[in-house]
Amino acid sequence: MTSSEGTRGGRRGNTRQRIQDVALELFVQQGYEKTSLREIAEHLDVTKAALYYHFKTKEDILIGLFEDLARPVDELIEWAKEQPRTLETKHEILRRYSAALAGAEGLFRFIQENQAAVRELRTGEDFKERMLRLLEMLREPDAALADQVRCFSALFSMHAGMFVLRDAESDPEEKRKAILEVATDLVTQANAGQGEKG
Amino acid sequence: MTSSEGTRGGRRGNTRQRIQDVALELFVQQGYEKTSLREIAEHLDVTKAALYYHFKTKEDILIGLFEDLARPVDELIEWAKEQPRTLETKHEILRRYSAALAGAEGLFRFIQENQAAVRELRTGEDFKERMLRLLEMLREPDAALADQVRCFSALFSMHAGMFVLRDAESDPEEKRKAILEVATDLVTQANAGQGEKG
Amino acid sequence: MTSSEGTRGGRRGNTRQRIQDVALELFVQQGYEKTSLREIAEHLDVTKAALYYHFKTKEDILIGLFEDLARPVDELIEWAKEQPRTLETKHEILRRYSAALAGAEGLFRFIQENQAAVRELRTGEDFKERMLRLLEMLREPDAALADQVRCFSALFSMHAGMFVLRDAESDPEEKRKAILEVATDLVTQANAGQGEKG
Amino acid sequence: MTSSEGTRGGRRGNTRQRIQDVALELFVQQGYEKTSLREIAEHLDVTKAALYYHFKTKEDILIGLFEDLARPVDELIEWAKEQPRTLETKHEILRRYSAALAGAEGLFRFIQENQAAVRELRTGEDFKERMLRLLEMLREPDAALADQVRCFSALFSMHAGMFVLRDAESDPEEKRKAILEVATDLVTQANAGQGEKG
DNA sequence: CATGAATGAGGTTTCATTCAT
DNA sequence: GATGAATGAAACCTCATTCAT
Repeated sequence: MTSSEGTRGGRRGNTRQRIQDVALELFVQQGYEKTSLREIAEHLDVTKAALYYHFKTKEDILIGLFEDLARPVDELIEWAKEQPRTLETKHEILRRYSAALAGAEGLFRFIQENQAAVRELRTGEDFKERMLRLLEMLREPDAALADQVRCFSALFSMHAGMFVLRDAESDPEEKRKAILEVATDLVTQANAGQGEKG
Repeated sequence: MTSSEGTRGGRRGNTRQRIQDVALELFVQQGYEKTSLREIAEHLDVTKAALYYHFKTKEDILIGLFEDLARPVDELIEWAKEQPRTLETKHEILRRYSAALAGAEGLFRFIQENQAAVRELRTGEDFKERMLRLLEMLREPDAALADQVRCFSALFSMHAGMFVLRDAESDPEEKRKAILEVATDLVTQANAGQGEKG
Repeated sequence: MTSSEGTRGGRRGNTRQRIQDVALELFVQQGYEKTSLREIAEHLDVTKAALYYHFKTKEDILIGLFEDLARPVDELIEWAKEQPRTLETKHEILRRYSAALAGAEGLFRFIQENQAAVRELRTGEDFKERMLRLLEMLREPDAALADQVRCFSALFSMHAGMFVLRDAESDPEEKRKAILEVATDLVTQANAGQGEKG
Repeated sequence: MTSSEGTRGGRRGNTRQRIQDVALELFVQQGYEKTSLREIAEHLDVTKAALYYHFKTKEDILIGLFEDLARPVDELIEWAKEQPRTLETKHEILRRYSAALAGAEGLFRFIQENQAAVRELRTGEDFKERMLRLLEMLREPDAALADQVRCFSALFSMHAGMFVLRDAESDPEEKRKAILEVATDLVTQANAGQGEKG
């Protein structure tokens, strides 16, 4: 598909995407604030001005990245809204969320590590809201506080787990499964606890 | 009150402390990179140059903050090294760590949210290492992967929990207890799981 | 209506005209330097590149505007050159100039308010020269200095008057007449003064 | 007074003033927008950053210039408010205003030629208001429209006169007197006209 | 203990302009 | 007759840092 390159650099039409890719890479490596547009441009072998043709501001590049991520999560939320509020549904939410995360590890890591930068973005807020919507779907509002923590912990560990266990022995897919298992456990316990306290 | 100088060690002047306080506040609010020395100086109603009397560089301010935090954690590690490697010891580690966190919430939040900035600090590395040392003390090296995740999750949730549940109903002290409870649970399970797999 | 092309001179397309209209509007509102081609293009809902099809440079747009204005004034000068140098002729010059100004208020206001930008344009120089030619026709070279000032003042007030009295009560046409009256008075006095000194 | 130079450039303490001087010079020559801070800095043999130590923004330099000018005019207004509203007072206002203008020719010329840039400044508005206050003091509110124009014309010609007659033969002081004479005449006529129309 | 003045490097952004299609 | 993509130059501004006083 993108194989008709070779003639000359093979730009055209995909520059926007290339900018996003490089930007994400650098943002993850060095943080948003520490990454300058000059750097991004140099990596792409274009001028800074070219970036501004595709994105109105530096922040806009970030927003673009967020939007790409938002979609799968939105779809997950949409799907979840139509399901019965059973434990099995909750497990499926975790499974699907885990899959979504696997596909956008970089961005998630970036969000995790650059919350200070992300916080003041409108899109950052949107993202946080989505997160809370997901949390709503896992936890029971009148559960014990510890059970609330369990649900939150399940979600949060899925974010963090991927890159903190980075240097662990096993391969990524096994790691992902282990994390999902723990998260599922936590939610299960939270739901069981429900009966005890309610 | 400020006359007990001369003995040296006694907080000579208090500007240094005030700088750290204001800096931490701003670093937490806006992130490290986004906070300029000008801002810090203005908040303190001194000139930028005055900051340089007390700290050699901007990074030095950060390092100062870290050091204040490192001490309690170092003490905890020191203490733990001398304890038997029992489940009860692990629980006590969590208890003490939870207490330490409560006393330095701001700084922990800062670290959590500015990992990108912190990563390239020597001190940042030190801090991360300490974290791993703690993790070593909770987990059993040959446990199942999921159990490793549980231990990591316990530790990590303690960091994150404080400010993500920020707007939750209950008061901070109750929240802290709930988080500690979940963490303890996780470590307990991890240790039990041990038998099943090892 | 737009079919009378081919004869040439007949407004070929009307984009060129639209560009000039929008450009003048923005130049007047914000000044020449502060108005970017991007803005002009956006107001017209075309791309910047389209502007370059019609005008070779930004300055060319300005030159185009000037030319449209130059014609009536040139005609006035041409006409005046053939008239006897009487007071009545001078009055008629003022009358005609006042009429010309009424038809190009925007552009005149622009020139008045952007002299700094206009000064270094070749066309700007041309325009200033025209102004001086007009002044030559009103004043007598050996008149008293005060009378020279009167003639200059007459001309200048006509320029400025239109938009400085903008918020005055009366309607534009009455205002124009009042300004013309004062200008005529000034020139009359200048010519009477002639006898006293010459 | 500033003669202790010779040792080494002789800056210190007067940089702020020097910035304003150079800035005004360049603003007058090339216009506000066309004058870059780089240029100003180069003329002063300092870095751009030095400008920013003394003025928070480019606009601030302009505002500084305006303030220096505002004072004399404010004093004039203050003085005029306490005088009886006679023709003689009006003449004295013109005399004093003429003197004030002579002392700040550059700035006035700048304002005249950069209205587009000045318009959006808060300080620009202030200045315009002062002008109107002065106009109020010269004209009678119920006079004929032509007489209003005369008063405005008197004021306005004083602004413009100085530099438009620049290349006229006579020396500046004589020019100033001639302009003042015409302005005085115009105001006198405006006040006489008063009786005829009412 | 602290300030006032300045610097050098670099940041984001905007602009007029070009050119292949 | 117009667009999409890009460029080179330069704009304004901010930052961490230094140093004489």
